[in-house]
Amino acid sequence: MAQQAGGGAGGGEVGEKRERILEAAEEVFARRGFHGARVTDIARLAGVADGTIYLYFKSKDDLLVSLFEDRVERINNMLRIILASEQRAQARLEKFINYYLGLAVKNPNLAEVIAIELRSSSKFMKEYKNVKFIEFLGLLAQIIKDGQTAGEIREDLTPEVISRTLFGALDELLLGYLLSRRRYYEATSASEQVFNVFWTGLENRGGRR
Amino acid sequence: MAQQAGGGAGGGEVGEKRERILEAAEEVFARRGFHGARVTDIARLAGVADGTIYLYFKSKDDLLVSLFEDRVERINNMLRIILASEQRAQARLEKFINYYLGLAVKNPNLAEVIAIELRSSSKFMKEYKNVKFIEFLGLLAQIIKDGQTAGEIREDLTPEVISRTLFGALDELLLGYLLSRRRYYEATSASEQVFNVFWTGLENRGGRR
Amino acid sequence: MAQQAGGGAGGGEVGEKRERILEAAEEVFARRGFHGARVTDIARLAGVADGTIYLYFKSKDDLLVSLFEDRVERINNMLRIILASEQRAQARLEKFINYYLGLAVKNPNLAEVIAIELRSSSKFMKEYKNVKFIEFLGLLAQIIKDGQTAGEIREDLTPEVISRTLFGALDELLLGYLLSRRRYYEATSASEQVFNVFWTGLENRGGRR
Amino acid sequence: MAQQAGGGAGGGEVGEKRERILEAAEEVFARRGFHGARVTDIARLAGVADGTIYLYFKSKDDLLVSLFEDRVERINNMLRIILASEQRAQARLEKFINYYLGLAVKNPNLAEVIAIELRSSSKFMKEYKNVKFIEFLGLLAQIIKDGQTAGEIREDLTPEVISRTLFGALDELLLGYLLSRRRYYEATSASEQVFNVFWTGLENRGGRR
DNA sequence: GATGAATGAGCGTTCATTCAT
DNA sequence: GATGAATGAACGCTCATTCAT
Repeated sequence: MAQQAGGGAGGGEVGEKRERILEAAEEVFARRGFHGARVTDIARLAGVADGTIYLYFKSKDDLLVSLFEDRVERINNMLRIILASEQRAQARLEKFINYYLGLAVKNPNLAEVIAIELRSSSKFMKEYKNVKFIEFLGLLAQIIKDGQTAGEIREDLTPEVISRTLFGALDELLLGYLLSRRRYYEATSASEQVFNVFWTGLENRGGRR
Repeated sequence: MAQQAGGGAGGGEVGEKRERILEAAEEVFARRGFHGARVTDIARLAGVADGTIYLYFKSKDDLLVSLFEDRVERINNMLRIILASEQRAQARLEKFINYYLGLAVKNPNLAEVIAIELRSSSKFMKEYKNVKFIEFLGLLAQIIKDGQTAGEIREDLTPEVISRTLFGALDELLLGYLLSRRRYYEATSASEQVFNVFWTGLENRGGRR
Repeated sequence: MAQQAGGGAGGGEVGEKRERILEAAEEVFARRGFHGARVTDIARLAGVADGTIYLYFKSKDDLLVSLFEDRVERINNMLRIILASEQRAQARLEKFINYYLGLAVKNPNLAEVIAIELRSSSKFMKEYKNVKFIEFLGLLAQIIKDGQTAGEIREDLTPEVISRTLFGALDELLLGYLLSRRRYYEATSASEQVFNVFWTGLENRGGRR
Repeated sequence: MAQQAGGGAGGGEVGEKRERILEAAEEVFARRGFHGARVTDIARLAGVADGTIYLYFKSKDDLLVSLFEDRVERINNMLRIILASEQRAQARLEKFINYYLGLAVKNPNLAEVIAIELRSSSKFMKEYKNVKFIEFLGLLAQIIKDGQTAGEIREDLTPEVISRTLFGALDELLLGYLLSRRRYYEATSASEQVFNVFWTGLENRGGRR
């Protein structure tokens, strides 16, 4: 309302408050970690009362989970668009890597929450099944599978293992970047190296084609 | 072990209580996570009074940090022995990977604490510089460097980037193993695949030698 | 009833919403107690918005008080009719007892609210003077007084004490019935026993003395 | 310690803190009711920290329940002594009534908590079975039973019904006394009247004997 | 050194009430 | 009149840490 900056058309603030809360949570979780974050801080940053948060989310836990779901879904959607523009596994993999590591710059708060809080969440939040994240890994695995079908990628590799492996590698690089301001991997561009090493490892050399 | 003083009179169990506390912490942290773990639980499991923990550790934070230091040091020592028995980067890398992933079976509690808590600790524990962990990464980087010197590994890769990358990959596999009891990577042996992909990616093909 | 305005145009259901709210409150208070009851629940059950309740009642406290006033007034009106049909204290007392204990069956929700919440209300609701309830006790006291005047009941008893005593006895029986589904007093008909004991105790034996 | 007023022998403060908390709870519950009472107030009045209460009681609910158990047990013990000194039901009943109503003077806080909070507790505190209170009612029922066996009391009355009835009567009188400072029943001594009415009602007239 | 009872700051969550529409 | 989203004060409870013994 008064806070609505968006000019033009007037309406369209449906879910606007929910999104403001998610944005505030993203920032506060990034800054202090899930446990260090106080609901009050998130509320204040979102410009709402504490109680308002509970109109949109069941609990602080649910807020974190919803943040994951929402953001990872966005990432998945973006990735689907990006991947759709390429046919070959090689190019897809490169784009995937660049996009994921690019989060560190484009959305450091989100990157931090994912790299740090996602891990514990799966274990310590009772019965939480991170559907969107499984989808995310599935996208990566699909690249591998398609590449195998197309003869680009070695057949002797398990897509699920490789996607986990690659995700872990990327996530750790992301984290390393975020934590130490030493951009130790920017010089030769870490993402180039990672892509290069992985692709060389995955590539079906001497195969038919 | 090295801390065992053994001394003259009576018990000769200096440091024994400290170790009992660390072992209890390892288990409780693994089971409930750092934040979910209560000092009281650790004390009870260690068979000491709550206050006793504070005779050996400054705080709960310090207990976690000390656990990391202690365990990662052990891992480093073990790795040094293992790596010393091999000359070639290829064999060393293979052993490193096998050893690290083997933790999931040999010491699941520790593996869990490392895979889950190590991440947040570096960010949220005030001024904590995880020396032993840096050493651990250094061991891995050293394998790469030595391999490059020996002409086994491509020169165009930054050892720090590659060691991070590999560590991330391994850590994620470890975590995936620990969380889902689907040993999705045991079938074709995930560690074999990881080693294979990485080595193929790192290997200096057509170099001198 | 008296509040029914009935007026000219439209529905003619003035006060209908108020009554719906009271009925909902009766049920929710009975089920969860005054403190356990949420205004929201009452609103939902009444089929109105939360805010609507505050158009008819000043506060949740006022809602409880109004419920008492309304229901106890109804009871009083009913009792007046019943008592008017009898001349003798003995018969009146018997009808009073039967009517009051009969609430457990005819209107268990109301019975529960009266037996449980009425007690605390008088003490903890600031400056609440339960006029209707005092009237209710007055009806009982009047039976005694009339009986004394008529020589049916011993002169040495204080009507106010006896009415309190009898009310307490009945209320406790009501409560016992409502809480335990053991109808321990239905067998020989508790109400018969109570009437019998009390009447024997009150009766003016051997003439005026 | 410093707070230990008790002179002489030095030791003996076992459970002293628990008892201090119970006493504070008794007073605060009496003054503000269970729901209006804040744990902090009880702690302050008891001279302990908030957390200390939770070393002795599981929750605020448990504190109320424990208070009931403790106090009603005391009452039961006292009653057993009193009743043991009399053989006849008549005298026992009289003493019972006098003792119970005497609580209003000797221990008004306790009387208030019992008269007001005991009622709701049985219904709204999940799975609370008030053993001591059942015992209390049992004592009263036993007087009736014994009286029937001895031929003092009419055989056609159900002890459980009568004991409930009598208890309700007494409790209501207690409450009336506590709430209104009008001692409307002190003039002719309410307890005398109650005893008189009940005894006349219960007495086995014209029976053998 | 070892104990464990005591501490009390801190926080997630609830819910009666308000008020712009 | 009716709505129901928003508010924010209030509070029970936890648990890392201390310290007298």
